[in-house]
Amino acid sequence: MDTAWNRERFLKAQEALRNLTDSVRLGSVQWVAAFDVSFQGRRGYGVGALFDYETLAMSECYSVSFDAYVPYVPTFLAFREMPYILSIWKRFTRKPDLMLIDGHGLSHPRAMGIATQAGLACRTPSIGIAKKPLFGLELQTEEGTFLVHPETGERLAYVYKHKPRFNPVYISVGVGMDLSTAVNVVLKLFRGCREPEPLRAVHNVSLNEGRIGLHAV
DNA sequence: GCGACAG
DNA sequence: ATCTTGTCGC
Repeated sequence: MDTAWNRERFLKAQEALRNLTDSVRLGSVQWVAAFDVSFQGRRGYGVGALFDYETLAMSECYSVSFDAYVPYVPTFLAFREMPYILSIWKRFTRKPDLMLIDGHGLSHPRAMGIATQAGLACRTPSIGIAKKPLFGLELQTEEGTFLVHPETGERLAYVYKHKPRFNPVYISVGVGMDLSTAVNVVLKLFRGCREPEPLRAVHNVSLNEGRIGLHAV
């Protein structure tokens, strides 16, 4: 089975994808998709929704549920959660201009976090929003705090607190733009909470799907 | 060898 | 991510 866990194969897959990151470029943004997956044991509940970038009005929302094919292994999150995202992607009647993913993009040991892999798979610009660091050194500068590459010093993620008392989120490029663009785009999606509103919305739905068994239509 | 390690 | 009770604070 090609979905089975195999470290060597997954490593090679991630390395091969590095050659495709120029195939996607961000244009004007009207429709933003956000995705999240929650689990109860092996059972995964994936939710994805489409939002108007300016008003944040939700225009479509879908959920899927099936058993995960592989366990969670750090730096290989995409192989566990992407099947849910792709399954939802097919159901959108309009394709998003931008995808928001719960997790890292380029701030990953092989620059291939789930936001990057999902953006490439859907050939759509993407941004990763993570709640914990994964890779890189935290560095404070005049322009803010970043996760930087340990060897090259390249800025991999912006460490952002929407309010001073909040724990930060780590904003990284998935694919199709530079970091400053990703940050500018994402900062307009916050509405007073730790996370941007589209991700907060789908996260809440996926928790409900798993715990109460509601059904999105 | 040991610890760290998105969701 | 999920398991899991009470508890401190606005």
